[in-house]
Amino acid sequence: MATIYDVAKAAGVSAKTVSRVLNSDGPVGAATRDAVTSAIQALGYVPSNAARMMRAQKSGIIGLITGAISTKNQPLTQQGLPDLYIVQGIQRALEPSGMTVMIADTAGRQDRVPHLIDTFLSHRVEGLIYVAEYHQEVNLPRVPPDTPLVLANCFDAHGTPSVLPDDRRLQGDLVRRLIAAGHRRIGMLSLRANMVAGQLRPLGYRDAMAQAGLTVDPALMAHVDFDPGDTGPQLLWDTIDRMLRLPEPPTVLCCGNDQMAMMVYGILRSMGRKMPEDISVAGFDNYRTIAETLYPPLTTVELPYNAMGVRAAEKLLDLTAGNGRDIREPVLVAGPVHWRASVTEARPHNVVSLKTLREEN
Amino acid sequence: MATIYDVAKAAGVSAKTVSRVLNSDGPVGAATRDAVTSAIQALGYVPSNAARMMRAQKSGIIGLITGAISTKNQPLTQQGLPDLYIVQGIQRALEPSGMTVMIADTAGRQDRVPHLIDTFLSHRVEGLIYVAEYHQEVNLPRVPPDTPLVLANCFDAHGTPSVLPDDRRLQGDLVRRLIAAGHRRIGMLSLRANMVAGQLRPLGYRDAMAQAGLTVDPALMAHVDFDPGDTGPQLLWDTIDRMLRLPEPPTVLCCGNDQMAMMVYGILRSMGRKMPEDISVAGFDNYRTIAETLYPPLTTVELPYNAMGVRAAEKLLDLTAGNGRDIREPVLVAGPVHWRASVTEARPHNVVSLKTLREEN
DNA sequence: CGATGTCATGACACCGATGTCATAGCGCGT
DNA sequence: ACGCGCTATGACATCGGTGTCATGACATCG
Repeated sequence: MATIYDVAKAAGVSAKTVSRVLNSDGPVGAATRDAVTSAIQALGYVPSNAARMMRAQKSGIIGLITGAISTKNQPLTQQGLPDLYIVQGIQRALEPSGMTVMIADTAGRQDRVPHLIDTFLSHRVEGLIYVAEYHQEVNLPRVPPDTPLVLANCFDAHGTPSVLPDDRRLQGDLVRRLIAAGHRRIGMLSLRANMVAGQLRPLGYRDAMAQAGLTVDPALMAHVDFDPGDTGPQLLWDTIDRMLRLPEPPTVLCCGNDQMAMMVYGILRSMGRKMPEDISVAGFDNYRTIAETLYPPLTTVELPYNAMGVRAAEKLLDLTAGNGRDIREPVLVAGPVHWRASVTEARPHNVVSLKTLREEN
Repeated sequence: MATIYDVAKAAGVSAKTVSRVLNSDGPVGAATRDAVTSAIQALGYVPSNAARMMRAQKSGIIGLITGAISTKNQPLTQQGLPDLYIVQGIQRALEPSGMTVMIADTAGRQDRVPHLIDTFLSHRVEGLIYVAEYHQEVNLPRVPPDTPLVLANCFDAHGTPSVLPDDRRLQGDLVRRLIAAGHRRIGMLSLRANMVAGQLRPLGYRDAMAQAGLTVDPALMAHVDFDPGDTGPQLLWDTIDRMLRLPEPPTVLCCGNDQMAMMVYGILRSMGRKMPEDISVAGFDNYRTIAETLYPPLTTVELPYNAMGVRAAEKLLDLTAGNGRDIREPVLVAGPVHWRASVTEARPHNVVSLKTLREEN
């Protein structure tokens, strides 16, 4: 690879002059500039980041630690691949700043994190972002105080700046919308209780019910430790069966995520129930590959992973600029409810829908 | 961040001695070594990669260009997220070599690729891998000849080393297995004909039929330009409807990928057909989130994206080591058929299945 | 006892870019 | 004609490691 000295020699100038052309630094004569630029072209010269960084003491690199890439062939757990969308959001938000993102993968092994951090430090990253696969508490090794760290989709006990999904509000929004659609008996198939989301979302459900003046029937709430291919489907089947045999069965089932909703589709159909005529289903995540492709398309709430990434990156840029170092409150992000055909909607009486017209013919 | 000189001063030795301790280079006295290591600990010193690289003229960085991260919120196309598994395989194969992977994302815009390559060159990457989202031909800007480049899931006209899925063989394997299970009328819902996979897989289908001495009925073969949320579902519905009305309808439908299969499930059910009793369905990709979660679980063939990544990384390491520079043949990779409940299997007559026993009670 | 070899360590140059400072040429006002 | 300011350019040091070579202290051997 050509160096700045090669270019200088080819253009018949000093290295410093080439540097000036590259960085639009001091004044350079027009003829000289042309000679330099054409020499750069001819040699295919690209300045060495390492050398620049030696002088500038700035790497222009942000380190990203995640399990997003490597863990996806593990036996499936409750989550889809949300963390990937977070990474995507981070990339997008970091792009205008000119930072290069270096991604390291835990490969599912938490014990590799210290090593990954050291690798990043050896590259003198200007900041670190740790992305968790699902909303959880983590405990990372200490990083030097002059290297800012932001947690995305997770938090720790030390008050490290973090960006989190507002599970409670999101579930509340969804249930409020269901209530507005006329549903009163709303089943809640939550994620495992030892997951943060499994704790927060039922709270949002209760919020919405309370606001509407409805009482919460414990028989309609369950935590399901589902896992495709394992005993998960059986547990799910049993839980649904129990709810449907209630004197007042639910008219809609809220699922812990869209993947669970996909399984619920299959289970309900194997029970001979039609959706949404017999029973409605709602998901969580707006995992579009599932939500849009399922038949009927799935009503779900968008957990804005992308936005979380953006917010995390913005927070990190703030920190690297020396701002907002004192703000300890986690950033909470929420997203819209996506209303699709899997949930029935009570028709307002004064509106005649197309479907009604068709039925009347 | 502390430098090697800080450590040297703290330990009361020269910088070179610290370097010797770090790299187990020349001989160092035991007492000196201890002093140095504890100074390193105390200062939290991590050697600067940039400085190392200046001398060594080696970056230890592999550049990875992909759309895997950023394109996944685009309107869904035919593919799931295979490229991500490729990235995963690359990471895994590169890890033992001690290389750091730098990932750059096209964000879906092909015109950014030259810029990304320049960024990588400025980091003096020792090799480049370009990962495509689906099997296709690409045309990348030239890279300097001393920086090896490997294409994964794609190929170009210049004979750049590439790793490709063996679509033809994979589809052949699946159809051979279907034939072995007793199926004779096999519907083939291919991907669009302008996709490489849409071309190669029907060839594999024909291979298998020919080997079994079966004739190919053109009425059972179709290319479907499906796209969830668009007119795709209608086209798919129409194509399936047409096939099922044939005098001899298919007993199984092969889908272009698992996502199409998921839509086919919904369509068949809306037609009142039960799976697999009335009709069997097979997918392509073994996209586990779908294949294992669908009800019934989906028979599909594993397109080994992970292995493709591994092979691509290995090939790149070969090239950086100066080996195999002359091999122009693309590497073809294949994977196993995953047999699940979505396809009926003709029972051998001498075996009584559990289901039969239950039915007899 | 002196020559030779090995161990332990340090001085110094170098990698490639860039900040600092110096310098040369030129036009212009007085 | 002289000094001033401005433009255009180059020499040199510097960033943090590491390769090369040198040096001093011992041990070993003839």
